[in-house]
Amino acid sequence: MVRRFRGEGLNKVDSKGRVSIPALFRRVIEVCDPAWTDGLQPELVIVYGDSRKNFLECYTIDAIDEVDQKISDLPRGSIQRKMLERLFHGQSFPTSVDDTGRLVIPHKLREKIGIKAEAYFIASGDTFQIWNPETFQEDQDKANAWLQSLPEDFDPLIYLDASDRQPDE
Amino acid sequence: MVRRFRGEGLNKVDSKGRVSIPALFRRVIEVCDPAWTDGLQPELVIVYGDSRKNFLECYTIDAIDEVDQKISDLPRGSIQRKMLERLFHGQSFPTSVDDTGRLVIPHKLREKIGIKAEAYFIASGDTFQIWNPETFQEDQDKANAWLQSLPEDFDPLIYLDASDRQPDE
DNA sequence: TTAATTCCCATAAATTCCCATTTTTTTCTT
DNA sequence: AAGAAAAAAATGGGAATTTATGGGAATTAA
Repeated sequence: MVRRFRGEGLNKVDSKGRVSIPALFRRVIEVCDPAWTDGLQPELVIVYGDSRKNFLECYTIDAIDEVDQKISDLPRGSIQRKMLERLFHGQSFPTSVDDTGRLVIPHKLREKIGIKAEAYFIASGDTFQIWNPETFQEDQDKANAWLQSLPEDFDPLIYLDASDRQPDE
Repeated sequence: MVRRFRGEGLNKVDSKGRVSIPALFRRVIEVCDPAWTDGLQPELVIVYGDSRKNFLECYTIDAIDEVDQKISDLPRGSIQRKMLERLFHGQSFPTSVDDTGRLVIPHKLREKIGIKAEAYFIASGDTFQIWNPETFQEDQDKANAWLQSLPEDFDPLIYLDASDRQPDE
């Protein structure tokens, strides 16, 4: 059974890089860490290497284990494997939620996505993302503009059914 | 259970060739050395013989044991075995992490990968690599350029799912 | 004995731990 | 349904610990 993240949140980042994780997210992080038990600090992995993405992507232990497994199934020496190893093993940061429900985002990572005093959290399936609030808003504005351009009666849910069909159908 | 390296780091190399190993890596090196116990200096092996690679590859004791086992399973006298023995037994350097968390990279090895004042560390599954920072950056720039050349919505993760399918599907 | 390597100690900066407040949300009571 | 009480979540600050790094003395190798 896969627990999924759901929801969003905006929290303060202090001078040490500490930021509270939305409480709802914490429950998922705990459940998806096989080693976690009450009282322990549940672990997670922040992936930050994709130069085209201006947010941090946070994986639960279960989610990252699944990725690791798939990587190890790729042929040794292949360019794809090398790239994914670099991204998920190299350009990632293993960390844990402390007993006050916070995470420390290292200076380098805050810098990468331009986080200053606040961080915006948003669920994305079995991962969640951390954004600079302004950057996220811009991205959201673009998404809204695109929606506006669609016919009045268009329903995005149509895409759900599309995934059942062949690409060229 | 296999502990994996994760993360990256840039540390100074002093005139004696000493360099701090990223703290997160040290935990893995310790756990993966069967002989290690608190207070001892955990061991590891640096493999440097592959002339096509311009970085040093560092193996934990567990990881190198696994390689040794596989080598000894190869037919005696085979060219493959001879080659791997030369690489992993001959062109490798067993060493340990000192009590301040540092490693000494011998002059010859620093020379090989062009390390001067700084060394760049990056995790790669059950090993980690040591690069000259500039060399790594060039390699990374190439990877990024390749990423940039891909369609806006391309996600490298697509490769992960590829492993579920038949090669020619 | 010269050079290189190892051991030992020292320190500044960064990170973690611990505890205290404030805010928000939920529950209880009337 | 309103207000009070309790619980949970978010936040702030200082102390203690860990990291990264530098330098010199002691030891070993050439």
